[in-house]
Amino acid sequence: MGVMKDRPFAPMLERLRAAGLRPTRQRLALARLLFEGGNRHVTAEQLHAEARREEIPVSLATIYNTLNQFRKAGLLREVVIDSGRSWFDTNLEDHHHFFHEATGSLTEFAAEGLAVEGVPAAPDGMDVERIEVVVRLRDAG
Amino acid sequence: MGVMKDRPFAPMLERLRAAGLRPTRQRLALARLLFEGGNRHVTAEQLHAEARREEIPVSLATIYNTLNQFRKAGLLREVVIDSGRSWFDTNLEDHHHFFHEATGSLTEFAAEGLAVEGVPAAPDGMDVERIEVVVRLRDAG
DNA sequence: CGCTAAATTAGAAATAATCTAAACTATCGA
DNA sequence: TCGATAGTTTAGATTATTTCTAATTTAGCG
Repeated sequence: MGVMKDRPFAPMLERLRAAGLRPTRQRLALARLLFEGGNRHVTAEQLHAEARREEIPVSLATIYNTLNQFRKAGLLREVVIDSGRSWFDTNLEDHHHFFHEATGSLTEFAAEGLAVEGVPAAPDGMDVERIEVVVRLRDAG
Repeated sequence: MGVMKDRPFAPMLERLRAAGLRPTRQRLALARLLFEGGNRHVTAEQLHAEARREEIPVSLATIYNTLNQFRKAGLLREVVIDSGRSWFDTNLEDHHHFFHEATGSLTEFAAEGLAVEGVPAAPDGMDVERIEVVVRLRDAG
């Protein structure tokens, strides 16, 4: 009988408003797919397919718009690993990725415990925004 | 009057043969663009434009074929950094990249002096093929 | 409710990369 | 040197991903 249980949309709705995004039907539904139930990695096509399965009426154009808006609002991170398409990652904590080329599967590991040392200074007029580590995997020989 | 100067194609020709690739006109010309005169990063479109400027008759399809063959033969490395297109890097030594998103410019730094420590073990049945570090840059505030 | 700006949409367009089938060419053996 | 042949190149079509456009729909507000 808790208040939260009776209004499950409210927290996500506030989250969208806080990000400066109108909580429309589509954004709200996509936010729930993305942010309820643990961290995930998705491509635009994957999210679109998932929305269709859940019978959420949303066009592919809106999927792209929404993913990019969420990214700009800092709700998502884009991960470029795979030439030809983008992955979006709901995990905003400092972390890095394993990528298994043979299957295209992307998994993550926490940056905690990882040390990257000896990175040269950024060129003049620039700052380091982020250091990304990608560990490419192959099947064990 | 050195022999090498009189037959400047010979070393590249041998290099292609050693890689198991027939030294065709196009491959030879592209190899010279890529491998003579220091390390470089190119996209397929950039290399095609450069070939046109040098009046080397070569189609875009052949540019893609050749870049992929060179990559498979270990003459080039592919760098995925930029969603939507692939870069090819003639530097085969252990090194990493700076990427300046605002301009799309890609530069490199030697892995010498860089230490990546604390990478978790690869999942069962897989080996680490390579660790890639990308330092994303932004304009200094 | 009705207004307005913002969001959504289908479909077209842009971009990158691959594929296809026909023409060309490097190589090898006679 | 000459063909045969397998490998290479090509234009153009095709696929895949992403963005754009212009029209429709919706959220937020008085």
